[in-house]
Amino acid sequence: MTTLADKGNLVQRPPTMKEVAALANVSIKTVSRVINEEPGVSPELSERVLQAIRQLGYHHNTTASNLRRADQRTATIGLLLDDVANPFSSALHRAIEDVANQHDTLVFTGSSDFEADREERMALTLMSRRVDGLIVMPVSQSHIGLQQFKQLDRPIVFVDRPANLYDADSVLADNRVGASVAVRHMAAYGHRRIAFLGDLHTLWTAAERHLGYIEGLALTGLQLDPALVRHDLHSINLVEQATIELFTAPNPPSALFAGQNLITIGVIRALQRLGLQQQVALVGFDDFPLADLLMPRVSVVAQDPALLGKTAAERLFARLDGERSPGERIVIPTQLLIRGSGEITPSAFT
Amino acid sequence: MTTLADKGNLVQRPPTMKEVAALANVSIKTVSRVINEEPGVSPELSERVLQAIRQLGYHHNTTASNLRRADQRTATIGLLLDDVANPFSSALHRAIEDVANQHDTLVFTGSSDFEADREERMALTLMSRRVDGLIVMPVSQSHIGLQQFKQLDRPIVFVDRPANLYDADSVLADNRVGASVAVRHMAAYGHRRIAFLGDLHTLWTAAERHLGYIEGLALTGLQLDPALVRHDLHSINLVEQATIELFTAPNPPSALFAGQNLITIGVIRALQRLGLQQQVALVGFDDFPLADLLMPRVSVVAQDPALLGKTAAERLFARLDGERSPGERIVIPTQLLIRGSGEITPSAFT
DNA sequence: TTGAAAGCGATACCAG
DNA sequence: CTGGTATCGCTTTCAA
Repeated sequence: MTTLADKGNLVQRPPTMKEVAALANVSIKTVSRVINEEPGVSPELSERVLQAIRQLGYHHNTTASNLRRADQRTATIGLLLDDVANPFSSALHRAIEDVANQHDTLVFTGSSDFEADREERMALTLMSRRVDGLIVMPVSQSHIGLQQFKQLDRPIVFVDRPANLYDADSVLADNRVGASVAVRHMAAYGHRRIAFLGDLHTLWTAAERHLGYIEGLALTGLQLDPALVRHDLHSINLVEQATIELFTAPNPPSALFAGQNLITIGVIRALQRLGLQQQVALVGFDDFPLADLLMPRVSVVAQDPALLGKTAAERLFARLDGERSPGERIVIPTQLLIRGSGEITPSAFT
Repeated sequence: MTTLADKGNLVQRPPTMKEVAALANVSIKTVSRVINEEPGVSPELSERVLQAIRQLGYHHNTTASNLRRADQRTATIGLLLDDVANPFSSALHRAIEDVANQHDTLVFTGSSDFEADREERMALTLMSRRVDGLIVMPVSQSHIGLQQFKQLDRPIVFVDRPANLYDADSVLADNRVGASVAVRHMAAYGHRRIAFLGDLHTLWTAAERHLGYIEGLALTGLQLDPALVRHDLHSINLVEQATIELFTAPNPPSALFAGQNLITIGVIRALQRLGLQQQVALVGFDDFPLADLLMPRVSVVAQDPALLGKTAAERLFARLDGERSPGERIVIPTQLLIRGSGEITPSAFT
């Protein structure tokens, strides 16, 4: 192993195939055959090579190997999430990691923080790394970075939100139906004034859930009151403020539909502050840990992030295996989990 | 762009420097100079090259570039976590991602699931990718894979748990003091029978917190009762069962110290089942979302995962920048958050 | 200021 | 079965 001196450089240069070949007294090509388990190497040579590999502590250089390989693959994929620390994103991440593992593929993950230019920067970086494909929770409307990636004919699968640009697969939760079910559920308990609290209206999921809310009201013959609809609640403070405003205004709602899990939590915080948590019905979209330990236990429309992630990853690897059908939308159903908060009746509210 | 036909291969071959050079009618070295912003290229040539790059949609191949570069760096690091979907791990992850970004470095992340052979397999895979360094929540005692990595003289930083093998940096929370503080806090409220519920005793953090528990008892003059100490509660079921056993046995505790956040949650679930949540004092180690929304609100010893991650990443990059001092343990303090559950007095318990 | 040639660590192709 | 040589896409070295 050669030693470099420069500060900032890695000091040791790992052993190479050439060195293994020299030690085993065979050609480098034979070493390559042994390592790649290609047939047709005599047992004695093979053993000599393996011996040399152990002796030198040789480890195959996947990077160099991939450079020369004919299939042009790097056995890496990129994953662009809202934020790796967000529970929904990280559940997706884990499911994708597991599928990637089965395909001997490594995952580069990045957080977009809902910023289009972060998304673009990450996409370009991943393109420079020549990742084989991308799984993305898309942010931007223009998808500049993603477009360039797609031009290389590498597959992209969108997850949680669809892309609005080109033909690609999207794996989505059934936002609209889920929201509609939530609203109808509370209506069935006698609520006539059901408020909507939603995330940034520019987010596709927020918009869909809002449509589901409207649909749910329509299906139960309830009238939409614009005063009960609040959008763009992208921070906990905005949520709390909006909730409090709803209950200090005249003619308050008796039930709430919270369009996202952080919103649900903000709503609960506000209701606790107002002392109304046992009197106002609440169904949240997206489950969250401990929802069943709060009092009242929180009814939610649960998504299945692990299944979303698994499905997206499997779709991506299918594409990488040559699947050429047109891009499609795969919709994963949601499930209403009845726990208590959504079953509070209007009579509790005076 | 050449087109390959094979199923399973990526179809398009991205444009190369050579093609850019041909189009711009310059040497490939000149293209390289432009891309790497090396000085000494005439403005006209430079412009011609940039023009060709745009025209072809060229993107630099970082992988090939790194292969030839003298510093032997790949601008990637590996991150081995318990589970990317676990909130503590994912908070670490996010902090590390941010530091890596500042160093134009990409992160390969993997989940060990507390399994030594997964850890080893991941370490070897990452070695094959020639990552520049590793940040690891260590699992195994032998660290076979990590040892081999370290033999290449690439830095490893341990986070949350130290390594027991060789000289390397570790970034740790102050588990012992945190646990001791928790016990003394409840003792100060008059508790004399404080139980310990801990994770796998083979985990360093669990052992440290247990030591802190013992220390806390000793400092307050309380006697250690082995019947109140439960180890290896690595699943929610085990936690609930252990909790219930504690309260069905004669002479139950009036206060509980839960040694990990999933344990805390299991304990709460069990206490709710027993109807004891308002009567038994509880302090958990490690904060969790919604701890302040439960009733009673849950007092915890909070770690600072973001700071742990940031510190670990900065340490790793310092090593990569040539820092050669001996490996050290960096300890991040914990903080007792008083919210209610830890301040229940023994008189509540009859 | 520019470019030709060698080489990074491996695989592909074709002889023997 | 085994090995030589060209090549992957880029940087390095050195000469023009």
